[in-house]
Amino acid sequence: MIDIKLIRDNPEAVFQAMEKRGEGRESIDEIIGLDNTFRRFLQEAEALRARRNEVSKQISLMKEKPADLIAEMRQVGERISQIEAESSEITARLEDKLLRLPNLPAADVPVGKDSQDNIEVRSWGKPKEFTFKPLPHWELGEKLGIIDFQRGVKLSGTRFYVLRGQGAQLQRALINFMLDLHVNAHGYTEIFPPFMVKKESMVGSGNLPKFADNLYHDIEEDYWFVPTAEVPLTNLHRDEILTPGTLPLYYVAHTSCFRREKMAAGKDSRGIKRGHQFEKVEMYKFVEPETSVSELDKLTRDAEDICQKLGLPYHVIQLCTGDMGFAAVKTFDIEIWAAGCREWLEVSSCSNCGDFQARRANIRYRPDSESKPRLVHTLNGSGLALPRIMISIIENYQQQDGSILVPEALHPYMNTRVIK
RNA sequence: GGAGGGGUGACCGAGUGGACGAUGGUGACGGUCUUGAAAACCGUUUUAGCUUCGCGCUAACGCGGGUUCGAAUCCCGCCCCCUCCGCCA
Repeated sequence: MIDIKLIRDNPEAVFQAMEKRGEGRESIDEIIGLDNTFRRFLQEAEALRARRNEVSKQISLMKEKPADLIAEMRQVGERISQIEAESSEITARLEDKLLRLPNLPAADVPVGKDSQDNIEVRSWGKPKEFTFKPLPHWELGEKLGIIDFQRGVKLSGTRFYVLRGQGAQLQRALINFMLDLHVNAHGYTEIFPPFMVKKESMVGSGNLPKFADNLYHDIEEDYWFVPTAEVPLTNLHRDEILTPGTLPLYYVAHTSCFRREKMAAGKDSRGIKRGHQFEKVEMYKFVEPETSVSELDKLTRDAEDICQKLGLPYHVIQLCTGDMGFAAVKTFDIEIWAAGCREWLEVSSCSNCGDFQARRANIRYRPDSESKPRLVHTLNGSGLALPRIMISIIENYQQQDGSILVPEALHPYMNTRVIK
């Protein structure tokens, strides 16, 4: 959520930032209008309440309760409830508009319309040359009996698959490898959060109210299934004031992620690239505002470290204003090479969200014991998404006989050096 | 799911219709004392909104509604925690 004061005091700057994202002016104009109305109501109600408080105090001191004063206050009370009813409707609309407004991009984010305008910032490794035609993972996976698409569909329908034997083990090895690296080498604290959360948590992270159509929702109990561990991690400190010395906080969590992917029906349907349920290791940081720029760089490097240790060629892309996520100030994507399907796959998206989530989730800290609470900055990044690293490993490490070499970094985590 | 008990400031805990943003204690911070520290004593210590920016006004005692001139206090609904019972990996 953007600071309403910023919109109030500097609507033009906000509008220009929104325009870079391809957002219209109407919602901002509407917000300003609602805010003005709300404040008029508020001031009237507060003046009336002040009057009522004062008179009530006087009445309490009198032995004889004067009927005329009480009658007047009864009217004042009625007027107050009238205003409250009207202004609560205004507030709800204002709140909804604010919650649906995306974050302001940082000044140094390249302006652009869509992924065409993203910029490559660096790359590592070279796609491997093969002496034979490398196969896509769906063919290899089926041949090796490590991915079962048909039974996935039987169990749950389209976009579901079953990992079997060394396929399942490979995924588990990767999860452990990544968690260990982030915990032991990068200084993160491991968290195992709930996969179902309440509505407030989804609002805090920015997934609700705007993106309900990509979420699974249990109506009976009103539980929402997390589309990423970013949701529970953001809300770990919701409604808290962190005491001096606690920042920065680095968290890492492995969760299943659930996404309806409704708008992408038919897209990427081959293989395990885009399922309704997938595993992901997520890094998350709560930091002081002054440090979030450099923390984003460190976060991205932590994700890259995984790719390097697994020997997977990648490049780092800076997203342009039009392609960035809702909550982000600035985002770097990491794309790894998949030799079989011959494409660069997005395995990580590392974002600085500034105070956007902190304001929604009311996450503050005190720099020292005397100072006022300030909003923290939050950052998130995949470290990494499992299906796509699996794809890249399967396809890049395949051999002519259809077997797959296990990357050296995973040797301590697997009981075999070759999947066959 | 059923029965009973409870939710008050960073924490503990008082408060059952009016002067209560809320007694007291702990903690934290500042001071006195001390070579220094502890102890003792004194003082300070919520968050947010509006704003004529004046610490002026308003709001917040789990959440939401109601009664009342006035609600932490009374009434209704919901949520959460504890105990017992039931069910269950």
